[in-house]
Amino acid sequence: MSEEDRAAARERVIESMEQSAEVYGLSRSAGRIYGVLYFSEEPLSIPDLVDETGYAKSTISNVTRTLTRIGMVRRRSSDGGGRRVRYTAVREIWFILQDVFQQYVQREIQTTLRTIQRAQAQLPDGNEPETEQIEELRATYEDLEEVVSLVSEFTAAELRDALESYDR
Amino acid sequence: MSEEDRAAARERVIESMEQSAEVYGLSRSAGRIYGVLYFSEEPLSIPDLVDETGYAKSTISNVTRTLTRIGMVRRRSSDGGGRRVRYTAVREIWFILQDVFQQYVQREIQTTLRTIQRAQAQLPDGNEPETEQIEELRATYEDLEEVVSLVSEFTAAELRDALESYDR
DNA sequence: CAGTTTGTTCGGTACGCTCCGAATGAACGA
DNA sequence: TCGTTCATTCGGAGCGTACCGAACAAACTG
Repeated sequence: MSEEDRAAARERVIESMEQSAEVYGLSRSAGRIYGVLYFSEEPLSIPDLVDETGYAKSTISNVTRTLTRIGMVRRRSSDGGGRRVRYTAVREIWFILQDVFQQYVQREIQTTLRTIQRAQAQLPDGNEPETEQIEELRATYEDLEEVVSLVSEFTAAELRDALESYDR
Repeated sequence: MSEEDRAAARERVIESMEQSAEVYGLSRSAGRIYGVLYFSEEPLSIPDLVDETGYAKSTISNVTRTLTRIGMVRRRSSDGGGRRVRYTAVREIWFILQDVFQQYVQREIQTTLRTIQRAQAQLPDGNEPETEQIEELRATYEDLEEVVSLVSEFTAAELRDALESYDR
């Protein structure tokens, strides 16, 4: 009975992770696999994950690779010298979000900013409308670049504190 | 010659907006349409946008609707009482990002947090592993919720200042 | 050395999304 | 009233992605 409750609670949270995964540009399977690993105390092998999730072996193989690449999961390779690969979830959600932030948002902002700067350098600085608009864009993106680069140095609690205690 | 340069600069930035649109879950057409509107001084009608972008009328119609819905574009309906709808870009990128943040990230975090809280309430607070893991999840998501809700009250420059001046 | 288990890769299918063109529906001007 | 110009909607083509099953490669087990 208690075990059933725990399983139900796990399942709810895992379903929520499936949804979150979609929001962050991952597949539902990635969300579920991460969720199962999140609640598992021991590392799980690919066959284990096949049993737990019902996905095909190939799907597990592919998804675990991308999860490993983006740092949501760790390969605990060859525990006792065995060939069996085993995975654990990285449970620090904040670190994961920071990584996603760096790899997607920060990168995107940097390339955009560079494009804007190049376009601006090429423009004669007369007072055509473009000049002013691009200048405004550049200013915003410079603030943004600084903000996202700073965010990646904070913990969630620090960030919260910094914003709460800031007095305008 | 100067006009060509300006056109080239515009085109570069617009291409960059196409890419950014994809990163933020929009279509390339949405990025281009927004970009054309961004650099246009007068509001543009759908036929105007067809000419400027080369997209089909139906595409423009659909995309402008979603851009309007998420607040990147404004419908300046019926200027002289005419039936012609005209669009302008909302140029304050920071406001747009805040809206996206609110509509996607904040909403996602809130529903996740609520799921976690419900799962936690249902669990007997023994010391099973699930209890602790869900508790940790909840703490992180509560910080996150507070952070994103605060972010939507700051300007980009304020945010930058708050993070730069925070002393740990 | 077979036979088994494990992990990756490859081709294929199903589904959703983007965009187009055509049809439909309104409003305007003669 | 009729033709024209706009805007929306609908069906469909093209394309990328998620996932599956099968084939394959590599390592352990007897």
